Amino acid sequence: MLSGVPAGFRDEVIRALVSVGPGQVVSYGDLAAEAGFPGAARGVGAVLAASGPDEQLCWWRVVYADGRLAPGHETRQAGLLRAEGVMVRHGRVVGRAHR
DNA sequence: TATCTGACGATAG
DNA sequence: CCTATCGCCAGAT
Repeated sequence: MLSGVPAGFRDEVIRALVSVGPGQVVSYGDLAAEAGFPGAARGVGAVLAASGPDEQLCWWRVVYADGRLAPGHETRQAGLLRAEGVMVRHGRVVGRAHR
């Protein structure tokens, strides 16, 4: 089991993430809430960190509540986001990206 | 049972 | 605007 990840949390998070379309971004906290576990934002991070390339998850659409990008993945994430039309400046999403 | 860990979040300075 | 802290949640040791 992943640490910090409630049982059943993983599937719910993935489900919610799949509903996020191109050009959209959500915060870890938002996903946790949508998954039914408000407050477990760190759990979302754990899930994404543990997910493999074959999971086909749009992890790059997940950012911090203040728009910051995932630590250690800023470059790639910024590229993918900008490719979808999301404005990124200095390692953080610009505009109403948060929520 | 106590402590540590982390792709988090909100606040204070 | 930036760093420093503290609070959070639950599994792992």
